[in-house]
Amino acid sequence: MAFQIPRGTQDILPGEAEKWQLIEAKARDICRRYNYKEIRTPIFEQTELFARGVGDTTDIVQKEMYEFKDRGGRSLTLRPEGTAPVVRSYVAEKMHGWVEQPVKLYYTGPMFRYERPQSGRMRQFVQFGVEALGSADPAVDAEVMALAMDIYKELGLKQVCLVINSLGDTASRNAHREALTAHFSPRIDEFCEDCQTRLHKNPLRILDCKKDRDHELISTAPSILDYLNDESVAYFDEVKRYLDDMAIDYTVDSSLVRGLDYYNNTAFEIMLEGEGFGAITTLAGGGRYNGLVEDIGGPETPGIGFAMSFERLLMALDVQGIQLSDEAPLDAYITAIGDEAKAVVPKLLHELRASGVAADTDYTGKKMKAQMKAANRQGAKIVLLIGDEELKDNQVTLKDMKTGDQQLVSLDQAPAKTSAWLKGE
RNA sequence: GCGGUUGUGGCGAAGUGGUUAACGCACCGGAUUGUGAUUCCGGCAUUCGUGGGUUCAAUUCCCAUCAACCGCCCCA
Repeated sequence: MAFQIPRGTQDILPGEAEKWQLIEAKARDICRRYNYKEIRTPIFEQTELFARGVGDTTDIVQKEMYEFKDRGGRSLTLRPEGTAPVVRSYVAEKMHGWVEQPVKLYYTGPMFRYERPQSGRMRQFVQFGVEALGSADPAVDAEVMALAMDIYKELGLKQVCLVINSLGDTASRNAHREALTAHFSPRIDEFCEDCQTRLHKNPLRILDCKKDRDHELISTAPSILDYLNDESVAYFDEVKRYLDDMAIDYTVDSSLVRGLDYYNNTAFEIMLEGEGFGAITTLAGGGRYNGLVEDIGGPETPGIGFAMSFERLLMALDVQGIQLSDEAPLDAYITAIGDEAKAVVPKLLHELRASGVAADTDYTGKKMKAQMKAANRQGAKIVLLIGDEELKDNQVTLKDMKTGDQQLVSLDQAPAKTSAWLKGE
């Protein structure tokens, strides 16, 4: 029996891989314009980094970690997200000492979470994300959101919606948390089991519960926005003002809660409006994490970032009928009949390729007719035909597949002639 | 971790408790010797996800297992 691909993973085959190249290129180009530089961190890290950085109470750490022991007995984990590793690197490489702050970074690569695969959710999936470390300027929050939105916009995606919220600073959050606990405690038995646990662990999450979403206490729950202190309010206002200035539409949703523990102040999500791809509507998520660098052992450093899923981006483009196909058809195809003709093919091919022509030939012993079909199938614009006739005079027949025009040229001149034809004579 | 649906050749898709498992697409070969369309002819699953059981007999019945898809939880 053949080997099966591991659950929740996928092969990205030719035809599909080109789309990935395109969206990656788009993301990189936008990062270049925003002056974010690429960082590449390892695929796995010490388990403790994620436990500490992502948060012990999160689902990611509690049940989704791809954790393993290496031969030295160390506990390692395949990265479930990109922020903690980047922050680890920021601290370890002492980027806080760099002249230019904030340090503006982007990354892309596979992330791993052990969960049941379904639409828009894989065990290995690719995220693209940016992190700006070392500035608490609300303009950076707005910049990061603008960058994310630009990627969707420039790819032509419609109905993309930016949802923002402020979770407040630590003081605001604590005050809100107490209010929530007081609000739900008297009637918590009316809620689902998960919510009863959430009440003590993280009452904020109750607001996000799908089962109890219609409960009256959800709609009457105290809003974080009412508990923001003056500083947090002013910060949030500035972020919104910058978004307004840039004419970036957004909606404020006070129930927006990000799943990771490290967020404070700004939180945002980018959603796709309208149905079409199952239960998943979140394309990207991010926020500010001013305490994270310290938690991971670095100096007090503010930071903000987001991550988006390329799988979901591709799905969204697909449901909206946006074609990214970047098929690269063949320029030239050599058909050769007979052993002697075949013997001159490698050299000719090599010369064609060296001159920039995408060229191929048949390696399966097909007959003339079948070789022509193959050339046609692969979109070859020119066929170079070599048989006994041509060979005895050291010639090759060039055929323009579109017009059907043919011409005999010498073997030596074939590459130059092919290039010329491809350029339109 | 839980629930639903599904699993037949490269792809799509019929089918039955019992001699050679439809069909379509794709692919390969041929229709006089070296040329891409169309047409015509021919070829293409000792096998029905895997393992076990029931049976004289299973791809069709039962059990288990694996996987896929969708949903819940949660998220990107």
